[in-house]
Amino acid sequence: MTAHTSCISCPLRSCGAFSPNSEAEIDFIQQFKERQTKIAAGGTILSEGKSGSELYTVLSGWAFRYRSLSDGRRQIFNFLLPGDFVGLQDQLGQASPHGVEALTDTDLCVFPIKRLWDLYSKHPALGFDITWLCAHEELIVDENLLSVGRRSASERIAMLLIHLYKRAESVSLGGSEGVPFPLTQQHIADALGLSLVHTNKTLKRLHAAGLYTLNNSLLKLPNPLAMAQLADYYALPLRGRPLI
Amino acid sequence: MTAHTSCISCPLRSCGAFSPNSEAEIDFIQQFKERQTKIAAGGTILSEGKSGSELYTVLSGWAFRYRSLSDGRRQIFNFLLPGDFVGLQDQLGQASPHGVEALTDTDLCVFPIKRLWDLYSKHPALGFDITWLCAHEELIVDENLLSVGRRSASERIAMLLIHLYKRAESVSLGGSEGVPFPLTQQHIADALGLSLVHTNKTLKRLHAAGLYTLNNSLLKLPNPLAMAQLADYYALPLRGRPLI
DNA sequence: CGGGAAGTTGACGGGTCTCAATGGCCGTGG
DNA sequence: CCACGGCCATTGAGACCCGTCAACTTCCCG
Repeated sequence: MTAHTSCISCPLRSCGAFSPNSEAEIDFIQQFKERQTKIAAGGTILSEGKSGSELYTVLSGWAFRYRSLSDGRRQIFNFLLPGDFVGLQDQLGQASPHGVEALTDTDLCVFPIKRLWDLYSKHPALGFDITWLCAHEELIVDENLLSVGRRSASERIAMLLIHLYKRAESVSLGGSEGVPFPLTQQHIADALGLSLVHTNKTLKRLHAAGLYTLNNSLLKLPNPLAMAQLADYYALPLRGRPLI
Repeated sequence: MTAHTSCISCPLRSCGAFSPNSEAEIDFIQQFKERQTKIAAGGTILSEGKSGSELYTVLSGWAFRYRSLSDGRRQIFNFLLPGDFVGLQDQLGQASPHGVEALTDTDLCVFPIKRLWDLYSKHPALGFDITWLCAHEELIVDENLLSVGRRSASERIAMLLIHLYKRAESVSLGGSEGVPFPLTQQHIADALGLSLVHTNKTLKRLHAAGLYTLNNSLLKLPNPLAMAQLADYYALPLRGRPLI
């Protein structure tokens, strides 16, 4: 990844997962983009409780969005993959209600929130896209809430593995060896409302049942059907989504 | 409530919870509004799995947004109060991933989704407002996910009671007798990922501790501080939000 | 007076949590 | 080169929160 990727030749646009934009729109996005930055694995992209004045699109790498209770219990709301957009929630109040942390080394496109209005007035279609992204993010959080509220531990893990597998695959992270899977068991536990120990034991059982393999941080699902059945999963039609 | 309320004299606009709009914007909203409808308590506003082509603003009454697993387990994502907006998630796919059901008799403003593009192109500020509403809804779902994932049963219930109390209060539903509270214990259980029986027993304990009273479906919180402490609650600054 | 929905209660079992200890891997520094 | 520490994964034991089952009551409404 170069220090500065130009939007018109953004590698994400050619992977097939995103809907196309007009040249004028891409030009606008290019000048909307303030800069590009790298965050090392484990680094903070957004602090809980701090005010943010920027929006981010993940260009490469993984991150996650979370929030903690005052005694330290942590809940991960969602994981961010290339093409995902984050930061909208922060214009609502002074302080960002959630934190965002890099899971791997991450490249981000940075947009100044104060010029968001420009985008809406000059390119309503892009404004529409941002709403779409926001609604899509909510859909994923809904899905996670359903898991945490109503699925058993093994169902939750099955759901998470399928879902992340599909998302990683859709942005061309997949290979014959599987898709990259940079989460630790602690991340899985925090995303699913489980304890670390119970997560470990449940993972062990799923592995013994041949439902997944994980080698060199590469995830494979040898029996997708059994997995989907366990999770009560049905895919939403994942057609092209906007990219800002 | 008359059969058709005009937007310019919408009773919600005068309750202080919503940010003002220009006359031109309100005119547009008025003609964007296709019709107004009443749904009886328990009635379906949006079916799970059916495609929706409409957007709704709750004019009066309560509703809730939920989704079920194929074996019937149900998770409530959020409750809808007057001024809340719903339906955005449905343009994403053919089928609505969630259902919406009326909790009380409910009046709805109905907007045709196919004219949403008009809104974005002619009144970008309203498009911006819709994004805001979407981000706000996501914030609430995040908060619920944090509860369900990381709070104990009594903490969850405390959180829900405080949150709904504040929301009802903010749209002037409050009186000296408390705010209306139309949920059954089953709804509370489904929103918090708990069983009905455990919800009942936990509610009993909170009641015995003097943390809430419920008479004639009117909720009162005699000791808000203790409640907030139990829930690890801190209010987000609830300033004016948009109203479509 | 009957019936259904909502709330209440006790007994019991199990899924999940906590505590505690161990082993593997890896980068760092002596 | 090896010792050390830190992060991550693993495993066992025991406790407890919460779920399930099954009754019963209360209330409302026809």
